Amino acid sequence: MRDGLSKDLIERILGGKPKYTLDELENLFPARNLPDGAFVTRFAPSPTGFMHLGGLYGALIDYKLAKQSNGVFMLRIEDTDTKREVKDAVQIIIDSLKKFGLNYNNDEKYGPYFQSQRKDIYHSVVAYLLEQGLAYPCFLSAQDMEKIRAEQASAGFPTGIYGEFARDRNLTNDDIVAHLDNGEVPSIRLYSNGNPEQRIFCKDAVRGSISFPENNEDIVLIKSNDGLPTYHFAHLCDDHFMRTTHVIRGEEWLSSLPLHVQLFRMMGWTAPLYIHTSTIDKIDSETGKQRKLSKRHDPEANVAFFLRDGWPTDAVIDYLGNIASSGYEEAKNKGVVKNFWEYETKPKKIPMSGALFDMKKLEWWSKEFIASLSVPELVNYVVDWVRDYGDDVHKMQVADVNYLTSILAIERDNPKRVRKDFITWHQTLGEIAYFYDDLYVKNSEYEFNKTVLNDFLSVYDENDDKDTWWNKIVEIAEKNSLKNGDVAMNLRVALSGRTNTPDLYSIIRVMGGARVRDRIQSLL
RNA sequence: GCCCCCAUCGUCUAGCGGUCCAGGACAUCAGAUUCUCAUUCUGGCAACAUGGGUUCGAUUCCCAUUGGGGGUGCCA
Repeated sequence: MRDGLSKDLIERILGGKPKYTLDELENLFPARNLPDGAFVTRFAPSPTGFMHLGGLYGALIDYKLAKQSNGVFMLRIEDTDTKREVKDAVQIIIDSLKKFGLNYNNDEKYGPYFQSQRKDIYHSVVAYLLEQGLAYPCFLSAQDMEKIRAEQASAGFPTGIYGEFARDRNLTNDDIVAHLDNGEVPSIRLYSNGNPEQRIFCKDAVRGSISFPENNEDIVLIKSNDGLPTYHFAHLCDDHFMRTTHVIRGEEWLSSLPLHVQLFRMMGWTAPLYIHTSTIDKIDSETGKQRKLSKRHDPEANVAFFLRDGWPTDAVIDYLGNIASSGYEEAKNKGVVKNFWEYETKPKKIPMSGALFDMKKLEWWSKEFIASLSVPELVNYVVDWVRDYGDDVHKMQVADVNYLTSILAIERDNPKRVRKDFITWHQTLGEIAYFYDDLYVKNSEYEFNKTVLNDFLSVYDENDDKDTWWNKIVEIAEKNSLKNGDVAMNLRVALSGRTNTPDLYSIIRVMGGARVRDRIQSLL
């Protein structure tokens, strides 16, 4: 602690009178009136133009914990880094959350929800700190800090602005005025009273109690270039005044936990409970080592990828949800819950080690989900996807909804034996492409038995029921001394161009007499 | 360098001192069913990182080592 600054000086430093006193802020953002045990959570992304899968994972936990406790889930935009801001980024975040059904509830009373619009709040709090001598204006330039860092590095000291290296922590009022008169704009730093020789004990809801050396760095609270807060200071003010009860964030924040706890203690505020989630990783193909999914190298790191490729959002939720609460999968398989929302997520059970992203497992969730759909539901999903992401070919495929419906209905009548060859909406359309004349490609490698094809054509009646039809196949086989399967295969390849398809009879029925005849005829 | 977190089958995990020669799921491999494929069914392979403790007894507790991840910014 140092001498506090006068109100006048603070006003000059901050470029204006603080709008609120601490008491006024407390009254402005009163405790929330929520049932016992309700979680108030928030998803707080930076608008970088990219929604990371890890971000979606965190948001899912936020939403789930709030929902299952009848609490509140908020979306707060952390746009304090004006340099990194990307246009449309906020919209991407909002759209993504919406697509995945993670609906936030931003009560205006606790807003605004853009950090860039909360300057009055941050400045009011920092004014208090300045007055108490818990913070001070710092006029260190980038070059100054560069120099300090270099010296520390060569001397083997930890880098940073702390203790004796914090040049401006004991500036007199006259010094400050002189700098100000000189046109310099200071950043506001914390006057840290931490002693790294001592340990601070922090609680993480997943890991339990963790101890760190106390923080002694005079970290920046308010940046000089734009007067906006750093993450740490914004977190302190926002999560206090938004009355957040649980902060769910990536484990990259674990190291700053002691700082955050120090900040809350300094203000005399109770800190929220922290849940640090592990990263979602993959094995780097070049180094062979495990690493976080990367925005630059891994398309699957981007939530937009799953939307574009038409992965069922419910499957992605199931996959991610099962990572967050591993008992879910078994509960669902045993039928004790119908979906992830019915399964209770326990904060303590959220895993703390990084999980490898498993595309195969996601595929499995996806197949299971699609198999559980009724035909009309399936058709709707496909049509909706085409509307948002489909190209001209896809649009052509869904133009005749009746035809599409009859195709997708194949081998779906027995709920116990539904085909599971659909994974994504995009892939589904690819899978059934041969039903469309424009997309059907003749199989040039297969050696057709033209006698068989001719024989079939001569007895084919599109109104035959399955038994009648099959008997004809058997007869053709006998006549040509072939196996039944050989005859079926000739027809299969002729009609679809492929050697493996769903039930042949169903295909023939769906394609209809004219198309069947045409395709076979064209091969003779 | 310093600080912090983590460590069970190939993968995600169950396990919270004896119930474990470790259970489930995905993947994989066999076999059965089927006109092909997909389904479905049956079965198989497969793990407690290592070394010390503590204990009558360690996958479970403690320590060390190793390995992996993160932090060390006026980015979040």
